[in-house]
Amino acid sequence: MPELPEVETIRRDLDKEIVGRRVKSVEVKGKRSVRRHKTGAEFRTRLEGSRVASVRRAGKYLLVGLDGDDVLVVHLGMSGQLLRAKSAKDPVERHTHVVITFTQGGQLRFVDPRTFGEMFVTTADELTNQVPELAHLGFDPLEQVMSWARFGVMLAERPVGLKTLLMDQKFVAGIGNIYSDEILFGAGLRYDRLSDSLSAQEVRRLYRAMVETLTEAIKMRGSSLADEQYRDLYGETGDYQGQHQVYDREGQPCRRCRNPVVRVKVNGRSAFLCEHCQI
DNA sequence: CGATCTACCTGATGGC
DNA sequence: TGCCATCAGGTAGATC
Repeated sequence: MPELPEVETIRRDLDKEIVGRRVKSVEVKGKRSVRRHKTGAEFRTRLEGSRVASVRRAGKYLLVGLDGDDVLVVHLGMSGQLLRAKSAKDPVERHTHVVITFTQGGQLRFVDPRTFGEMFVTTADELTNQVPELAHLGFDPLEQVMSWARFGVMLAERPVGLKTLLMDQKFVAGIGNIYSDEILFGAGLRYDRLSDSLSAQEVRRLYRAMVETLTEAIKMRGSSLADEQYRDLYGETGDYQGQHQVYDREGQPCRRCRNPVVRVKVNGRSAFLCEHCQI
């Protein structure tokens, strides 16, 4: 579910809501969501008593810095939500796997029906050296600004379809199925254009579309599709889905040329495009 | 080594 | 109604 704009929206809200708070108690229901730990109790004791010092993002990962050297890593997978509860009495949603209660009151709850998401505690040092998914993350498209020339060189290093490359977390961190389609529409490029085939102008368009699409999506607090599985920290849906140009718009007229949006399979997943506007 | 596939889960939806 | 197939924001690990 959540890609960079959704994760960044949650990060900004967490920054306001939990920095400075101390963990009073942790409840783990089943251990699948904390599967990197031997037991739920190990996860719990590692967190209890810690104070939240910072909330950062790396690609689609949330990194909650704790006092001392520990970091709570959260990945939401396809269906994960982090929800703030003002009180322990607030009704508990189905599929709530972890509840973190703070000393000043209030809770942070991890809800995840499909259980592809996870939470684990590690040290800052292990994060960059022992956790390969994080160690191998590509550049951050918003925080790591680069020249078009450099971006063009990186694109040309590996000739592969543009959608595949945009979704490769080792190349660029944070882009998934929704935003890769929206970025490619914004750039006027097809999903299957080989990354080493772009003109200088096309490289510029792709870079600009990547930054602008993600920036706009964050401004509108991310995308919630029909099932509303993405919700922010306060349980609210995002607003960017109304701006989607192609994603989940099969058969509907392209907002630019009125030709119908087409759906195709790429690497076993759906991709949406306008065959007239994207070449 | 890289590219491709499959598995991991629950739930919603649509065809019959 | 119900039953079955298909699909869903992601990624790790197996297999070529």
